[in-house]
Amino acid sequence: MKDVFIEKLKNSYSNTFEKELIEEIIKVGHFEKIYKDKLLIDIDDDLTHVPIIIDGVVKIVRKNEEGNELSLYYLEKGDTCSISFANCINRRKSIFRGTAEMDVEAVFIPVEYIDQWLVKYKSFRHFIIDSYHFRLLEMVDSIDNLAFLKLEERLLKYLQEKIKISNNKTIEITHQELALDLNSSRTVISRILKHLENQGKVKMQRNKLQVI
DNA sequence: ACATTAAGTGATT
DNA sequence: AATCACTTAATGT
Repeated sequence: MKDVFIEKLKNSYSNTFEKELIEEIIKVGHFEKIYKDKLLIDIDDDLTHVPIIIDGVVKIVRKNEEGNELSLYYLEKGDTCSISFANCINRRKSIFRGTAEMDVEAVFIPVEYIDQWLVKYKSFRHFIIDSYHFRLLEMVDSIDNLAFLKLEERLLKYLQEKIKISNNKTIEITHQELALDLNSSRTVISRILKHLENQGKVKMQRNKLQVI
């Protein structure tokens, strides 16, 4: 099992990381498979490890006191939760929730290595800074969407994003779940979907959606 | 056949 | 665009 992980890690990261760094990752990281819908990290959790994603997709969600949710972005192969790095260095708690959108394979690095790797490995520094940059861009994109797009457009974007990461035009989701992710209400989502269906942009079945 | 859950609708704010 | 109150339809047992 672990050998398969190591193979995949090498395949995905040998261009990004130095050989020695990969060796260190294999030595100190624990490899884990997280099944769909399982929680990786919750808001206020202590960050003891930093995940490096080898396969699968993680959904990052923000939640407020009233339990309102908003999905922010996805992490895929080659990504890491760069936000968690700052948290590691100054020992803060997580500000996001991450769940497995689909089965995820990841290596978890104990935080104590992060600091020294940043100093020791150029590739690691670049990886982190790149990742930060990318995440920032995605956040700005999220803010733009929130501020400037109507719910109908946001919903469409959400669906497109979703089919992109899953490579499947059919999405298994209820109107209720969509409403949660977009911080809206079920009835409104139902109406908008009806509208999109009339325009021929989607097709609806119970618990399922087909994007055209 | 019945209960449960998802989705649709009209009125109101 | 949200909420309420209610209906209708699909699904599991």
